[in-house]
Amino acid sequence: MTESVRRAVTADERKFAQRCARGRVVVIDDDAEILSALATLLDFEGYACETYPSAPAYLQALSDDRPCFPGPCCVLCDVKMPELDGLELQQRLAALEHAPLLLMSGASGALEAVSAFRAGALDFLIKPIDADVLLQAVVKALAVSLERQRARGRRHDLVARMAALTGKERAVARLAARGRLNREIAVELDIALRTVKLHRQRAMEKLGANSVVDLARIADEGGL
Amino acid sequence: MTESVRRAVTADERKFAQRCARGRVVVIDDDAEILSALATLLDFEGYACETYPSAPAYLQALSDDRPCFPGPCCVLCDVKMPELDGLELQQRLAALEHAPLLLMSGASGALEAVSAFRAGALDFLIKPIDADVLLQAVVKALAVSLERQRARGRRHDLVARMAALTGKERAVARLAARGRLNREIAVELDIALRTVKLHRQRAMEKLGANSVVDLARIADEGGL
DNA sequence: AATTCAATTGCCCCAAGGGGCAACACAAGC
DNA sequence: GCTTGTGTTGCCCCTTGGGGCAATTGAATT
Repeated sequence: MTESVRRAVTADERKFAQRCARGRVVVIDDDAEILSALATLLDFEGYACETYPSAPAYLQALSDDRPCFPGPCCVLCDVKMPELDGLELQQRLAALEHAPLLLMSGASGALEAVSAFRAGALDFLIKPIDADVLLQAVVKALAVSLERQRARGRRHDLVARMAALTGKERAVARLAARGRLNREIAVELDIALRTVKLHRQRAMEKLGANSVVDLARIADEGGL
Repeated sequence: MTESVRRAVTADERKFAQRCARGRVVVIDDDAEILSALATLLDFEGYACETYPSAPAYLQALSDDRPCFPGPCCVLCDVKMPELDGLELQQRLAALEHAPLLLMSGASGALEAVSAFRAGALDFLIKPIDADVLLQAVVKALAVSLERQRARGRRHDLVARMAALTGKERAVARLAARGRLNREIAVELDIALRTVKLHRQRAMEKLGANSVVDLARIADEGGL
């Protein structure tokens, strides 16, 4: 019996974990039918799907829903909506370094599509939307999202570690990462050779670098 | 008099150099009027402009014109043309890692624009084309071209230098660039420590690296 | 077979990096 | 004033990297 309970729980958990890993798609459209149709499709395909009837509703949810979704995420949004235009939403989201955006529109002209791409939309889907085209776009968008999240995570981590450095340590690490010799660093910063070694050692361990090469990579990625 | 001759020559040269530095724009359109109008505008703005009445004509010129243009370059091409479609040209050029492409079209639907962007076009201009929009797109395209050329140049250079390495030298350089100590490398490759030092030294000078850090960067960029 | 050339290796020396230990200076707090 | 803690420095030792010199080996050439 414990067995069956455990099974039920793990099955649920697994399903949830799978959806998280696959990613979340936020769908925004003022047409309820389309909204539910897209939700059904995406849900069936194993994505964690969230729907909103308008852009403001999503922005509202954004400020509340602080428990951040663990996994890649993209937004699929209709262009023509009464309250807030898809292109306007795009601008607001871009300001937040937000998830990649897919726009969709029925029977629209080239201008809308061009505007969307220029503003950084990942794709522009023309209604009626073909399921394969949609899913392909979602896959790509989530891949981009994942990559961005990873990059941001790495960068965040590095910045945090760099913040633990004192000024001198950072200066020494910077020069060391540029390939300068300890003696050169000592002259340049006008401190004793032994001090350079100390700061260098401290910086290396604070940054988690095992070799000069590691230090160089960290300095590169962390912006010195 | 020598003075005046020299002045005349340098003025010409300077003009040519300026155009090269600004970049070249290849314009392709089957409408002769549009072609000349665009050429006039671009020429006036200081770009080195080249025009072709059809995509095949440009492809033909591509195979002949081997004296490669020294500077950034982009292609501005009409979508609707009798012989070879702009989108088809796009595919062919993409296969050649060619210059960035700007497509233009009159009164076309969203589908064309979307296809263009999906296939990697940098922008899509809708006729009638606004001069400012066009010039802005050209500036961006040439900037992209310049960046690509630089990256390609660096990579080419590095690949050439890497090609000068012997097998062992490359292996040693690879491990050294990963931060391994000489002794570890010796064990891993089953050679004497002194030999590792030799190969390392040779590799460093062949690659033009002054320090381990340089070596690491070169290995990173040159795909090691 | 003799020679030549490149690759590999050992031996040795020097410079640079890593780091322990102790002294010194200086500011903050008792 | 004294203590404490932090930052800096000098001294010394060991390891590692850099490199000159010569011997060895093995293959290619004459």
